[in-house]
Amino acid sequence: MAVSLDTIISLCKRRGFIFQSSEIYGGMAACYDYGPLGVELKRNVRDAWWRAMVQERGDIEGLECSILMHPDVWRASGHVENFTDPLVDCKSCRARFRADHVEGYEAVYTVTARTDGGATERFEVTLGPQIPTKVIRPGYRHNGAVLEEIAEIKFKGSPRTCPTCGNRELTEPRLFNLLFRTHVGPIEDAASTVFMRPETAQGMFVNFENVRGSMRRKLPFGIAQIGRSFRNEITTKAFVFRTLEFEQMEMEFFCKPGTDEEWYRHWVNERFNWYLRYGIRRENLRLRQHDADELAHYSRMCHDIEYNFPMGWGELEGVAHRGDYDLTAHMKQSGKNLKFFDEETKEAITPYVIEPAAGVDRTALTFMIDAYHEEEVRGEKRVVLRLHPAMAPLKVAVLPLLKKRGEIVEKCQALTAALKQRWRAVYDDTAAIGKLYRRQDEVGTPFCVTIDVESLDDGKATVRDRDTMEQDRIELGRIEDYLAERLVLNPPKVAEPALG
RNA sequence: GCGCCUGUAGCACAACGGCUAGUGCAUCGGCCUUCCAAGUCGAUGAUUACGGGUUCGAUUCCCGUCAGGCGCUCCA
Repeated sequence: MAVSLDTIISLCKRRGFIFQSSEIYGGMAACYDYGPLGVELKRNVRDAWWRAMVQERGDIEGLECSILMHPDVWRASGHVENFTDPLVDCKSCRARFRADHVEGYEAVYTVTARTDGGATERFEVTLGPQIPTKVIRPGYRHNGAVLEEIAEIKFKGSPRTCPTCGNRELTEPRLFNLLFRTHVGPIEDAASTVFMRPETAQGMFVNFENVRGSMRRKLPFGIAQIGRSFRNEITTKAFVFRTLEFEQMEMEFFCKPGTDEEWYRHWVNERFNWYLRYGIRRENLRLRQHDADELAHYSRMCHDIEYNFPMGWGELEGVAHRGDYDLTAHMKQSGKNLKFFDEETKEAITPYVIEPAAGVDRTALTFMIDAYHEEEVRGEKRVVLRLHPAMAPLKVAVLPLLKKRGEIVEKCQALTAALKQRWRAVYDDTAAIGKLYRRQDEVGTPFCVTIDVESLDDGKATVRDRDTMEQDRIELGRIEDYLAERLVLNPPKVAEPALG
């Protein structure tokens, strides 16, 4: 039986993985804090991703960009212009739907645009039932001026009948822009407005030339980044699954047109297998291809890697074919040349981009959920997180069987100190041995080492396995080697073809 | 954003409009025990989410806010 989200939320709070943000002030919606064990788990997720994407390969460089960037970055990317289709609400039946779904839809869009001279001008565009964001989209031009933002939308005429209840009480269409805005400098005027990045991807596009040049790269190569992004979501949901502030692991892989489809397949498979490699159960993963109408404005093709969450299938990671959309857009906006000159064919190429983009928070949550097990041991419930050792916040706990015997405690602390040089290790003597084991099980610690009275004579300790609860007597001097063999922090790659 | 439901100790829950808001687990300490949440004694911990109202009296009824869950809607 699948674990409920409530159970996970309770465990997360009780054992220091995840807390509600600003809890003593009543909480901050859709924001969460990671506690002592949560930060370890997150760090493990990032490390495993970085290892697979950067360290183990030779064709990807790392990068860390600032969160605040020049506002033109987001004009070029299309994020300022708008992010969603205009929506209307029915005041009568409370339904919400896309404006262009209203019978006889026609609306006047007030748009701001910038001329080549840098001046901003406003003008109006009237559109019928075609999807407005497919027409007024990044790069849209009017009398030589380039679209900056849709400032306002108003229905034209009066045919605004609700398709659900038939009443005529619809609100004006509203755009929901997902960009958080803030200001540079103490004065909040329009000129100082900057945006909190909604994705880390753009930082890699605008640094394409910097990375290529400084690292003397030729196509194909990739740029990888892990960092926080911010989206002012209309609806947030399901614990850390969708939050306003979240952490992304993204990689932009630049390749020659013509090789793009092969790379696309490569990355879909590679990323799907990454989850298997760290122990996510195959039956809880699936691949789903986006239909044409759900593709983002920049995307030609997209596969989601989905996980079977307690609340249903949800996206863990998207692998998108972004074509040359982004580099082209930045060339237009910045006036800089971002093409790659191919010495063989003597031609300038605008690379195609394949982008695997994953969420750190969702991935961490997934590891918790997938690892959660309840079982009965001697008539008592045992909760155990069967986390992959690479993901476990703590790798080993050292426990004295008798805390009253000074020699035992001493040996335990010496062993803990030695193990800490290599792994995240803890010492605990605040309960009876059975309880100490259960505590470690609940947070997924793979091994416990127990020193008892006999250890003082034979120099051996008991190593206990989290999953099987089996015990081995091991000489104290050999414990580090014993654990090193079993704490496989860099498991072998999996090669299951998920996509043809 | 809308609708429904919920909010009491770290967690899970109880308390008819009426006594000092209880119980289990957890946590901390003592005794005992010493390899799988044992026993026992004790302790800490709650302006009942926050703010207002009705009432002699509110955890309980009403309103607002905040937060969470579920369902719509939406989802680069």
